[in-house]
Amino acid sequence: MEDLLQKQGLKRTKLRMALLGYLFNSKHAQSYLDIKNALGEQVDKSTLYRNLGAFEEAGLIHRINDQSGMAKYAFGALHDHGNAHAHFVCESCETVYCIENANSSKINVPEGFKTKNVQTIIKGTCAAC
Amino acid sequence: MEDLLQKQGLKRTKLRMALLGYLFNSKHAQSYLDIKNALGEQVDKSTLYRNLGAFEEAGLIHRINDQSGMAKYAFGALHDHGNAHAHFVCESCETVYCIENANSSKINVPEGFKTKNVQTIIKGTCAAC
DNA sequence: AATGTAAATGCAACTAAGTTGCATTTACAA
DNA sequence: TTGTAAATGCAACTTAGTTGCATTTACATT
Repeated sequence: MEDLLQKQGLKRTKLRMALLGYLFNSKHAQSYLDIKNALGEQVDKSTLYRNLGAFEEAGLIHRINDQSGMAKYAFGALHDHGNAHAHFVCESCETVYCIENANSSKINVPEGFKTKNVQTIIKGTCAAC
Repeated sequence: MEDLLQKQGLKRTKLRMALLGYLFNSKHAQSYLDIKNALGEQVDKSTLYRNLGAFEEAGLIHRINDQSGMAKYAFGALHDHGNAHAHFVCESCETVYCIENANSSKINVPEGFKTKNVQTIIKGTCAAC
């Protein structure tokens, strides 16, 4: 687990271990505030944001922008790398679920357009609501 | 054209006519700044945002969140209402294109989940770049 | 184990998108 | 023409996220 950090050339600091572990164990995507509350009030804002950025760049996690104006983060080393990715946003409880096998394969882009990456946001109501 | 405003119970003010006309004539989605530059520096920030909100609520336009952290707006009375909608974001020129017929129909959500609305962001390179 | 150093942290100050409260003005119906 | 609810303009606010910089720490090298 923590080897992931070293493998990416990231030093294994206490915060990074806790952050990666927390996201790994989270069933859903977490916002900055969720994370801060989970890890303890004392964690520094910029350090946390910088680490989220570093993790994302390293491909350890991915960032989801569910139109709420607040990014959410999910562990993503195991997920598809850089290809199609779908997220379900519950309009009632605001939970963001990662949808694994959403065949959003057939997307027709106009002539001359090159698709690199597809992100789908599905809005609706989740099973819990 | 301006009848659209009346039809939605929105008063036909100068700014609203200009705003709706501008978005109608725009080939691509426009950010707040794009709009402000187009309509003139003197337009008021809150008035503009409030009108964008009102138009969106009335279904005249739709808002796109392309992960840039800055919403973009596109005329959308003619588009599909509330159903699947895809947008192509060019990573080079940042232009946001509305993709009309993207059959992202087959999306498998888990048991008990109810899909209401699907927004797809396709990232890549556009024909112009 | 001691040490050098690049990377990571903590803090405070900043940026910028978007919102809110309120007094004034305006579209439009009566 | 007039009454009024809606729209505007302004300033002040909120908040997610960033930046600059001095201090500290992980870890490789000797």
